[in-house]
Amino acid sequence: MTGISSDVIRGYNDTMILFLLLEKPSYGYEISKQIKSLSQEKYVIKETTLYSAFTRMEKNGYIQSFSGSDETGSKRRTYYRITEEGIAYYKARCEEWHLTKEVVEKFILKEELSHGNN
Amino acid sequence: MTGISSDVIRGYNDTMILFLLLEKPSYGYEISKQIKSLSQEKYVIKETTLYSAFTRMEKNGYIQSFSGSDETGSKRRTYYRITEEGIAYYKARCEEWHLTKEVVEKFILKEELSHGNN
DNA sequence: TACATTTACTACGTCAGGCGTAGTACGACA
DNA sequence: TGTCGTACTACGCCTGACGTAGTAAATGTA
Repeated sequence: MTGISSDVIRGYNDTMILFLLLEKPSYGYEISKQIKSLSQEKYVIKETTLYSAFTRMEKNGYIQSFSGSDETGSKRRTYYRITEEGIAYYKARCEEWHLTKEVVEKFILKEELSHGNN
Repeated sequence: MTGISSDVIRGYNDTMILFLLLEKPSYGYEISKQIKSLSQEKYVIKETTLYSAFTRMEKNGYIQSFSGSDETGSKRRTYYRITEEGIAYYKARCEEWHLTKEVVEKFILKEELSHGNN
């Protein structure tokens, strides 16, 4: 297995980003590190995917950007915070996830196909 | 909730179709009815999505088409059967699903956000 | 102090799957 | 006779993911 394909993860990137922004405002590089570690290295979001998600979600009003820097005052970066609309959107995505999971699982075999014990 | 978005279901349509073809060869209309009923009306595949999936999967060698008709001999239709490659592909998709589920769930809150009990 | 690496992005273009719209054709049913 | 259900095909658009490339400041390293 090579990992998670883009067709499968499509639609969940936004959810993952918003989940992390629920906790605190953050920025690209930090988010990408957190996705990697929280998924136990099982999923690494591509930079372009991440930044285009930021742009899209800001345009849709789910997040707001602001300029910030680290404690030392150096390293200017663009931070994002989640909005009320973003929270609502995140909740809708979670509900959709539960529904999707319920549906998809009906089409997934748990048994080993190769053993023919069915 | 409006249902399952195309971005979220993307990547699972093939899996659902192949699952049904594992049981027996079938054709477009029947598959679509089965997806609808098996998902308890929660997901209805679009015709164009279904038929383009057939074309794509046949090109990739996961399914094979053959001409058939119903018991009465009328109603000609194109049936599809799953190939060995299709079974392998289906199994890979199932494994990917388990992995995806594991990853996505880490980004889904079970608690109610609105009650702030966190 | 020179150079590589890490951090933190932006720009541009391509690709694939899903889907809207439309149309065809045949059989059943009323 | 006309509508509905069945069983597709054709065409083209849209969106999110992603490959490639480039920029630039900060940080680590020899």
